[in-house]
Amino acid sequence: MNHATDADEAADTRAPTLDDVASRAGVSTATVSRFVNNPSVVAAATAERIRDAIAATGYIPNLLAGGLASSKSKMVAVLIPYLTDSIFNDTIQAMVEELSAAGTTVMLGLTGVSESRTEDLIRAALSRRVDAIIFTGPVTPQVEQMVRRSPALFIQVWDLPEDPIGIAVGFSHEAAGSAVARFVISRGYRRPHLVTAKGSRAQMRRTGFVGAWEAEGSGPFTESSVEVPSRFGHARRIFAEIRRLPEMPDVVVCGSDHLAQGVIVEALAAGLKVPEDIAVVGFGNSSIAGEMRPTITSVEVDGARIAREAIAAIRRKADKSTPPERWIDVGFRLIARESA
Amino acid sequence: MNHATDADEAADTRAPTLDDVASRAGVSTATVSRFVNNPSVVAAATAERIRDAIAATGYIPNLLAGGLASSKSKMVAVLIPYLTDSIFNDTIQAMVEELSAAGTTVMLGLTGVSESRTEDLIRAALSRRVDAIIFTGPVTPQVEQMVRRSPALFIQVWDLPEDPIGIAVGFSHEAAGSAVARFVISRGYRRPHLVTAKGSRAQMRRTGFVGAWEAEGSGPFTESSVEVPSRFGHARRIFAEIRRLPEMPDVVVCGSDHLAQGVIVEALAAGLKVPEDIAVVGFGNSSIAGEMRPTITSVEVDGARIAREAIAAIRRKADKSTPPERWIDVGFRLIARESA
DNA sequence: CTGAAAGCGCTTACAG
DNA sequence: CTGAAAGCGCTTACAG
Repeated sequence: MNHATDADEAADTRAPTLDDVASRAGVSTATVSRFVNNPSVVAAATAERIRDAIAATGYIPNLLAGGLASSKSKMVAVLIPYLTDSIFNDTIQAMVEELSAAGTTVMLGLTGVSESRTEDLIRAALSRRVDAIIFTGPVTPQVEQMVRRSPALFIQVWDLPEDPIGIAVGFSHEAAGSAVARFVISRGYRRPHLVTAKGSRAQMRRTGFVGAWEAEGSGPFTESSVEVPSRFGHARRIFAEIRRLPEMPDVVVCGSDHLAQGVIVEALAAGLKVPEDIAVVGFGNSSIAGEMRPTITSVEVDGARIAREAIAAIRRKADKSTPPERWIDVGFRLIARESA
Repeated sequence: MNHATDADEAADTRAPTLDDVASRAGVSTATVSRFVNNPSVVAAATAERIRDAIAATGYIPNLLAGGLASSKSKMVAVLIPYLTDSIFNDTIQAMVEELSAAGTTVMLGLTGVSESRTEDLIRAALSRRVDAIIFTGPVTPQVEQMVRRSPALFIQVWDLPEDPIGIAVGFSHEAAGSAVARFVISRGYRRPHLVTAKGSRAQMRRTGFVGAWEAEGSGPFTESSVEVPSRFGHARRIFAEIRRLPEMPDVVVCGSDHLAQGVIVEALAAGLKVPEDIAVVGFGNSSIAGEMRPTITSVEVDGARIAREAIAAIRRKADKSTPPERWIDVGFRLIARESA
């Protein structure tokens, strides 16, 4: 327990409250509260006195009390599966930065792949009366029920589910998969090998890829699957599987840039040239995609835009203005680089 | 705004409170509160009735109110510079998981390298009356003052500063640097090239390295520096600098595994063999270190242990039991692999 | 532009 | 083991 050793006020140990500021400034607590939340509504001279009193006391508002009284917590929960090796990393980074800049506190929850952990985190978020929950996983009936009963805005990001509980900000994974297939075809590759993670979205991209591939009547393809989170290190096994194939693929389509990076490293270690002997496509356009040698062809998703749209939706809801649309499609962009 | 469409109770829109549960269970709110916070103190029969009432109403405690009344928020702030490409990633992952498992909510703040952002985040944390702040950056006088006046436990992790404000859980970066130097010497390398990030801890490791290196009278070395956060992509420039050196180094000592990975990729792309032509040492032992080809010699820091020690300190403080020691040294371990 | 006062939903001595 | 009641520190109609 730290004590205020250099308090220039009465040497009490408890934190200064609105009351302390109010009496020091010679105004009511209501006025101080107004000043703190919306400085422009108090007279300039009053504001001046309050500002001084706050500085003198070192007052820091108690948002537990404020949230209880106003039933606005100014807190948003961000729930993602993992922090490490995650394809969401850039999106989450942008999300947390933008939320903080907007004066919102971020509660971070790591769901892993466990449904019970997800439910605990949702419950914790609702206990804090968060203004919104930003969610990236599959929604269980339990979760749906809890969330529907609460006033928190439920924002599913990175994806566009058919029937979002609140709103969804993301893109069509199936369309992204098709786009990759068309790219692969346009470059003249004939024997793709798909590496698909076991998550539902990766499966949707696979569906999109396969649909577009077969629509062109483009012959057979092979595939492997990896556990989530898909990591660099999975590449070793994947590459071994590829080598055992009766016929080598000419392009490996990976579910993440880390995986793509791993496959490239393995291929080079085996003495192959990328893309001449074997091409590689990633997903997510993480920073390494543009920095690897060779640079990695990937699908860019604008994580910062997802973050901004989510935040705009939260704001609109707080303002009680136009109800947000249910789906916000931020699209994606295939970036062709050296690896394919 | 979602409404409870399938409420099996009176169809009011507001969330059920302790009062609702209490009257339904035929007990006082005090008893329900006790049950929620410490089930074992209420009689079994009473507990049963309360449990049913909670289930029937879908009650979720309001921790804003609870925290205000008890002045325990059960929330901990975790403040780190970045989420992406961060050397702390494994530690943070472990930290968040362990805190959540202990029923504590994690407030995440990204400080970047901005002092004003750091101060805003500390202020936000104190506004929420967090039980503890887990911090990884340099402490400004402003931050120190705010923190000293608050009852929150201030935990500096990843490092062992001389005079921690609260407690510190980490290891000696200088000792780690020396250990790397001794390793490099023991392997017979003669011309190291250091790549040091501009952060203070990286500088401490550099100091440790240089001290041990020169103590052995081991000749000259060269060096480069990189911006923080140090990333895979910095390697390209670093490698170009190395190639311009009058004499090639025989080992490159990097400030992070990502950087080491990048240097290896560049070296291989230039037709060099690692470690035969040029060896590489990383730092942090992130998952890629063991998965890269060649696998990367690195310094392991037990992030999960840092997390557990920090959490144990928070618990001890809450229990008002033995005051925690000021420094907890979790050490480090050099892991020799293929790259050096 | 400002104040008096009720109320937000809990916790916790105190008493029994 | 349980209850009545005060109090945590704010916000916000309402009135002026």
